[in-house]
Amino acid sequence: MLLATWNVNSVVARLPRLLEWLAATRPDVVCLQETKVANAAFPSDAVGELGYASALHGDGRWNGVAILSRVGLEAVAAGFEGEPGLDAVEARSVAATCAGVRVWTVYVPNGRTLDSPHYTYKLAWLAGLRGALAAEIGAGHGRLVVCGDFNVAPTDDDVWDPAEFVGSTHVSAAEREAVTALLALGLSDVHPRALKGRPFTYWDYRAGNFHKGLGMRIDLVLVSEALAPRVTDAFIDREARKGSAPSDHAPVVVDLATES
DNA sequence: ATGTCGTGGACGCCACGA
Repeated sequence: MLLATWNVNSVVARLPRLLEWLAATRPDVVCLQETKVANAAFPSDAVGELGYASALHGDGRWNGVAILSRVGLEAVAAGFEGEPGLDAVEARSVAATCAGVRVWTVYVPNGRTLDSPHYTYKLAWLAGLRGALAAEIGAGHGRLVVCGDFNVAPTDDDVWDPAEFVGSTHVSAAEREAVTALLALGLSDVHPRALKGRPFTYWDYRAGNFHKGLGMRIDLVLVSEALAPRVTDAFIDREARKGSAPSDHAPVVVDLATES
């Protein structure tokens, strides 16, 4: 199974790039974040023409996640039990079973600044996710993938210059501990290959950061113990960050040997 | 240079979020 995760920063604005990428890469399952559309406005027909069924969880203007699959899409669950909200619960996770693999995709709150209520919300959301995943694992889903935009760089190696991030979100001890707590459920952080430069997945649009290599690895693919030995390849498709009207994130692609 | 995007409201720009 070829599985990908990609924060597209608006599926409507990105549709030409998404369709081109799907046709070229042909992943079996694609997890999208920041779709920024209500379910009724999602381009289900366009991806359907390429053979993908869609599991959608959209809000409208902000957030929004989706799973596209051409190998089946069952037991779809939008959000999770006990999910925290800020003013309201937002569209930040969707799960589905695709060819025997339980796939969760998440768009973790950004947090903004360490003194913001959005930061407290981010930590609460990650704690809530941990509880929901613990329940899922307890229910016996051996083959589990949790992927998406975590808005956390797990280590100092995951940012271009740790000194630039002192006092910022995405690198704080509490955020990193929240990710470590997810890994403690028996999940492994798959480290994708960089096709060039360092293995980052996100580069700010501003200041030519992509071309300067000033990125971060905040898009993660976590796999359960049953799947970890089955990862045969993983890479970041930086080509998708180049060219005309790209997202500010690149897709992470993971090849899983799930046939047996 | 905080140098860019995307969305949507009421526009031909601004506010907001990332």
